[in-house]
Parts: sequence; structure tokens; C-alpha cells
Amino acid sequence: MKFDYKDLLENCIPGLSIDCVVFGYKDKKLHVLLVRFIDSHVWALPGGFIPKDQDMDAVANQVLLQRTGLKEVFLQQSHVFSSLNRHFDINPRSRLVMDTIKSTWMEEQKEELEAWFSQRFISTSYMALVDAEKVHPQIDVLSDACDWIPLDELPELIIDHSEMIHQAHEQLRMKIRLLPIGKSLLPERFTMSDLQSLYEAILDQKLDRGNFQRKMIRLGFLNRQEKLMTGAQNKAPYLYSINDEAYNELLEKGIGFS
Amino acid sequence: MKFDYKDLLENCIPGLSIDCVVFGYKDKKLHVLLVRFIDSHVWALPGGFIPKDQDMDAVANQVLLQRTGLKEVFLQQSHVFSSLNRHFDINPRSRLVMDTIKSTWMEEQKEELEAWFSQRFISTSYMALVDAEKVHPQIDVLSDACDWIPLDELPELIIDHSEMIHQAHEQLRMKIRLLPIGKSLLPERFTMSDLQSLYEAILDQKLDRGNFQRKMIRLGFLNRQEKLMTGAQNKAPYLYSINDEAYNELLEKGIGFS
DNA sequence: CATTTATTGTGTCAATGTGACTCATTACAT
DNA sequence: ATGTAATGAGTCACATTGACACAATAAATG
Repeated sequence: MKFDYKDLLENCIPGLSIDCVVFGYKDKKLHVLLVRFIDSHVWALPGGFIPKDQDMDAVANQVLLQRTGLKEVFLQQSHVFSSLNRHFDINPRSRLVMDTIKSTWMEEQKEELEAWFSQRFISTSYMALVDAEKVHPQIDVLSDACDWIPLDELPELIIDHSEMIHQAHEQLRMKIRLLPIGKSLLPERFTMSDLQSLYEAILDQKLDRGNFQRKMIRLGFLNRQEKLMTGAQNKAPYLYSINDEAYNELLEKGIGFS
Repeated sequence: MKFDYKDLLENCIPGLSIDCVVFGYKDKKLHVLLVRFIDSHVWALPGGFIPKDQDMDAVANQVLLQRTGLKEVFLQQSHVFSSLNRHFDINPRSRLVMDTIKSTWMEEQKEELEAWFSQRFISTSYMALVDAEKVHPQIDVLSDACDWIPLDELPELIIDHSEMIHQAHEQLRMKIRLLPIGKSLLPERFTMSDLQSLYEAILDQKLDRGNFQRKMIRLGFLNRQEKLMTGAQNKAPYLYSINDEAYNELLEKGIGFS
């Protein structure tokens, strides 16, 4: 399979791209979905270019679908990055990526492609929240790895992608205070301590167990289900699921975690 | 003075623009700064195109400076609008603008300019908060009016500009719950009822006078100044100014109006 | 100058939410 | 049968909130 540079040159808007900051929750930690470019072994956010006949939300949804197999998850615009040094050759890492792309795939139309990749790219970041268990990360023709990386173990990334991640994390931290998040990041059923760990991971602070439970129950968007027998030598926790009706009501009112 | 279409064609990125939703506070109401296109008399948000050698924040600052004379005010990115029908001829209003621009200014390079204006424009909206009293709206070569319009008396606007305004208003309403706004929208000194009216205008709901006062005072970012003798037959209210140090501390902590 | 009017600064009180903590419960191991 | 570890629920002091009351005061009125 070859990189379809003809499609790129003919049908995509030059100088514009999107990048997706996909958050997932695994092993009591927040993770981000990253891809690794072939040969160069440089990490980056999964992204894409904008076809002339698509809007950016559609492209972001498509990138997400392609990388995770998921549709209709929480996905929203985050921020536009347009600084003058957003080139693929701004730092050694990014230059490596560009060199690899060029040497590997450019056979014809070398000049056009080189021009295409050497201009400034204005990129819009999207933030997605997904259930990490449901995702089976997919590589593509330009990447030889696509994996969940814990937020506190990020490798060096191309251009300003780590800034994008930090910006999205900050935005998530703000959002959780106005809206009950969780729904998108957790599986159908989860324990209260799952939910608490998620909040602790997002807010990056310890919360009191009893008070957290009381507060969440009182918000009234949780349905208590049967108990979960873990096999551990302790009291079995209840499982909870989300009452969509109550959840959406809270979303509308903008009531979240203080 | 002529419209500098050569600069446009040579130095600006085609298909990209910014638009500024500038909020001001006047007569106890939120206002937006709008411009009216020459001849066509169609209203729109003040905006601009992106020179190849500038980032978008710089362009937004420049538009704001040009229209209001203000620098270093609250100005931040809001949202990217990229729907497929974002053309200048999508609706009768926008088409009128384009026709006017074309017939008025296009003498040479008609085709290039027509191509430039007829493609889809992806536009990033910016939200600005300014002290309306400090602003003297400026027209330019493409506009014959630039005025403060109350949020509840918006005229029909081109393309999706009214959506941009509503989106920015919603964003402001969320932001005020996490941050003490006010500083940017009010003059140096203001009364407590000024501040309350501003909050009521943004949140679009009545607030209890006594409780509002108590809450604001307790937040601790207001310096009480001398009294203001209005000449009205009532008790003179105190003037307040903002204690920048305490204000910035609240900004960092993210403590606002519940 | 006493009285009225409109608005402002402050206070009260019940209801609710919060942080810190305790204690009984329970699934499993020994 | 007993111990262990985590869970569900409860207590209590304290802070915040919404609703309302009341005194203070700058100017108008007679």
C-alpha cells in the first residue's frame, strides 16, 4: 500500500490539518492515543488533512474512526495552532518525519509534494474522550505503531503536539467542573472507585472517598446495579451505570464537580 | 483609498479568515461590535485575512486594534467554522457583499479575485471583552459603519456570523462561572450594581442584590473606593476598583461565580 | 427643616453542601 | 472461626446559599 499523494495534492487544502487528542482511561491513568511514524520512529498525535469537500468535524470523526473504530463518541474542537514555525522541519524530530515521507513515498511530483509539506501548517486540535477498552488502535500507511501512552510518560513529539495535549488536558480539567464527564471515558458499568480514580486522574488530585461517593450519588445520574465479585478479599463494590436521561439533564444545566 | 487586492492575492492565505466577536457593556446591556459593508449595507463581524507571515492571534489583535484602538485586552480564540457552505455567496446577504466588493474594487485581476472570494472560507472566531467607553469604532475601506449593537437587537448577518456570536456568548457564560470576568468589560471604577448588571446581562438572569454583593466582596478582589455622587435622590453607592493581585490569583485558581 | 422617596449597605435565618472522620459490613484468605 | 482489606453509610462542625428584613443616606418635596 502506498501513500496516496495524488489525492493529497489534488483534493486537500494545503497548509491546513487537524490533530486529535484522544483521551482514554486505563489502569487508573489517563492515556493519550499516539502514532509512530514509519522508519523515523517519531511519535505524534493522529491527524489528517482537510479534503476540499469536507468540513473539519467530519475529518476529525474520520480520523477517530480510522484509528479507534469508534463512532459517535465525545469529540470536540479544542484549539487552533497557527504559529509561524509550524513546519514539518521546525525541529530535528519533525524534519526526520518529513525526510522519511519524502524518501519513502515521493517518486513523482517531488517538487509539489515538497512544497506542500514545507509550508506552514495551521492545525486545529480536537479532543476526544473514549472508552479505552473498546479501542483497538490501528496503524496506517505512514505509521508503524499506534498506542495508548500514559499522560505522564509522553515521549518527545513533533512540532507542538505536546502543547496540544497539555492544552486539551487543561480544557478537560475545566470542563469536568461544569459537566459530568465520565460517560465517554468509562465502560457501560463501573465501580465508584473507577469513577473516583478517573476524576483524580483528570484533576490530578486525591479526593476523599466518602465525600466523593456522597456527591456523585446525590447528583443522581447513576443507576446502581448488581455487585461485582472481583475475587479479592474484600467487600464487593456495586457496579453503576449512567442514567442517560438524568445525565443529559445535568449536561444541559451545566452542573458538574465543584 | 482603495482596497488593496494585490496584497490580498499575494500575501494572504486563501480560504482562511478570522472574525472577532467583540463584547462591550453599555447601558446595562451586552453589545457586540458590528461593521456594515459599503453600499450593500449588510452587517457582519469585523474580520480579516491571514497574511502568510503572521499567526492568527496577531491578526486578531490587529483587527481589534484597527477597529477599537485597543491593545492588550482580553482576546482569545473561540471556535473554527468550516462548514461546506461557508461561501460569500451562500445567502442573498453574503452574495450582495461579494457583488459589491467585486463591482466596486475589481479592476484588474478580476478572475483571481473572484476565485479567491468564491471558495469556501474556513474562519476562526475570536472573542474579545472590552470597555465599551474606551472604544471609538472605526470604519475602513470596505465598511461604512462600525457600531455597538445590543445582543438582543442583532440584524441579519452574513453567512454564519450570528452563530459565531451565540457560540461566543455561550462560551462567555461558561467562562464567567470559572473566572471572575468583569475586569475587561468595566471601566476602572464601577459600582456594585454595575457589576451585578453585567453579570445579569451575561448570565441572562436576575440575581439577588444582597447575596451578589456579599459573594463579590467575599471573593476579595475588589477595592472599595470613595462614594459616587450621582445626583439622584438616593444613597450614594461606593465605587470599586479591581485589586489586580487578588484578581489574578483568582484567575489562576479558577474561582468564579457559581 | 421635617418628611418622603429611591436605592444602598448590612444583617438574619433556615436549608443545603462540604471536608474530615468514624464505624459497621462483607468477600475472601488463613 | 477469625483476620484482612476495601466498601457503604453515617456523624459533626463549618461554610455557603437563597430569601428576606431593616437601617442608612442623598436628594426631592412641602
